[in-house]
Amino acid sequence: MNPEFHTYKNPSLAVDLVVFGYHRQSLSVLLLNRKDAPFKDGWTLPGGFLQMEETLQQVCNRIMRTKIGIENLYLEQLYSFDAPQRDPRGRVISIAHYTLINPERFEIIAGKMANDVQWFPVNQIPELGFDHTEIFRQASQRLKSKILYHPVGFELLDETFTMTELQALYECILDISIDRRNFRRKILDAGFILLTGSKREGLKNRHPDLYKFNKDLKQNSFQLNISSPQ
Amino acid sequence: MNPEFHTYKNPSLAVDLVVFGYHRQSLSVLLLNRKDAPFKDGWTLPGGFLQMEETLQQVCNRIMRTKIGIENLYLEQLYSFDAPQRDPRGRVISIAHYTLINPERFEIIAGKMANDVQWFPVNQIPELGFDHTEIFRQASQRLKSKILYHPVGFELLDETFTMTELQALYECILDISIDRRNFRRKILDAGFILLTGSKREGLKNRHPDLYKFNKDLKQNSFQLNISSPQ
DNA sequence: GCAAAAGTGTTGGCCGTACACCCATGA
DNA sequence: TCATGGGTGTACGGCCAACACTTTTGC
Repeated sequence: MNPEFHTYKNPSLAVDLVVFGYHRQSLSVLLLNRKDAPFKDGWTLPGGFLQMEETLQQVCNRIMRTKIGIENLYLEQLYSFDAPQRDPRGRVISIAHYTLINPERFEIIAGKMANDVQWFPVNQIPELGFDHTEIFRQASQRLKSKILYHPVGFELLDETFTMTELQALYECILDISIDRRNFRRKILDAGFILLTGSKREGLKNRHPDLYKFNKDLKQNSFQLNISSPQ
Repeated sequence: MNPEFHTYKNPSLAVDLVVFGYHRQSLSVLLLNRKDAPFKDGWTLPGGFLQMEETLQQVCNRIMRTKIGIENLYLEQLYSFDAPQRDPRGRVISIAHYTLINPERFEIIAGKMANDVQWFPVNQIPELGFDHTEIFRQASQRLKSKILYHPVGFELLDETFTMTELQALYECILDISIDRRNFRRKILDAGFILLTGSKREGLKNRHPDLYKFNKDLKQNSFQLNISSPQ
């Protein structure tokens, strides 16, 4: 082994997670209430330190498993945050990621952690510890641009969904309103959803078509050109 | 300090740099010929380990200063590479960055390093050590998308430049050909370059206008919609 | 005057926005 | 049959790709 190797101390390596959940037409983020200093009793993003043999993906899954009880998520690396004073305990570099989950598919652990973990709507995020407010801000921005060229809804919606439900997701993430008829055309042109043939029953009005994501899609990228009316 | 803190060994943290240079209408990348194992006598991206008190930007500047003799660059964080076996010497996580320089503004160090550092045109990159081929590939991709919404040319061209020179840069980075007249209109509409009033002299044909980048630009983002003819 | 490159203008087609109309359902 | 939301179609306008013409320079 190279003699230069591992002879000086390294900064610690951590991962912080922005966990987006979509539920009842509202986009939320999972926050952790800290029981220890620093930022005791304050809210932060869930996170953890990287062990020697772990990959980044494995750390993310471990954090989700132990703190929230789920794993195997859609995961995207966001950015590395390296300000020397970002953690008052010492030098920690954090490689932030974000994930998308459908809260209805999982029960957020109801045990000892129940009071420590909470969903916050993205427009009601409290002041966060460390530099996590900035991390959250960047994750929101990334998600907004990602949804325009990648079928993000896969992870956030149920197996089947109506066009209106899909539109509500886009309006929520992009924080704009979209013309119903133009949205339909653009999404269908993009080609990543398919008609299932069945319809959603039990509504007051006309039963809308149910769609599903096209999992066999070759080209997983497109260019949506979505804009607000007026 | 938290007792949990720093009690386990951390992976090493490194930075690898994709240094893009534009010279004589050709886009190149700076590669390093390794004198030591692993990959002795092979080509790799310049890189280095993060010291305890350094920021990522400082590491990048240190690498550039010691290996190439310049610093204070346009710098953008690319991605973190974490495959456990990516470095045969041990566990190293690399936070890759890319930079843009105008080779004419600097003299690449001519001293002891002269034989170790070399420009390679982007379409003639040899097999690289570690996972650097993948890092290079991602950097190229990022640059291609970045140039469509950010005035990248700042760093790669001279203080003043002609419209044709700017177009050649775009054609080179995007690897397409662009209609001369449509390119002019789009770039001018984007609003990030200004007429200097002077013209480039000494050419065989009509002397073209010289432009400069608008450094006082408030809105530093736009949306270029550049496409190949036919 | 000629060749070559640079500056300026024009047009036709396509796409995206805006908007209208009918359909299905529950009460 | 009425209210409400869902499915489908259309037309106008703006923008962009394609292309033509003039201007300037060296020889």
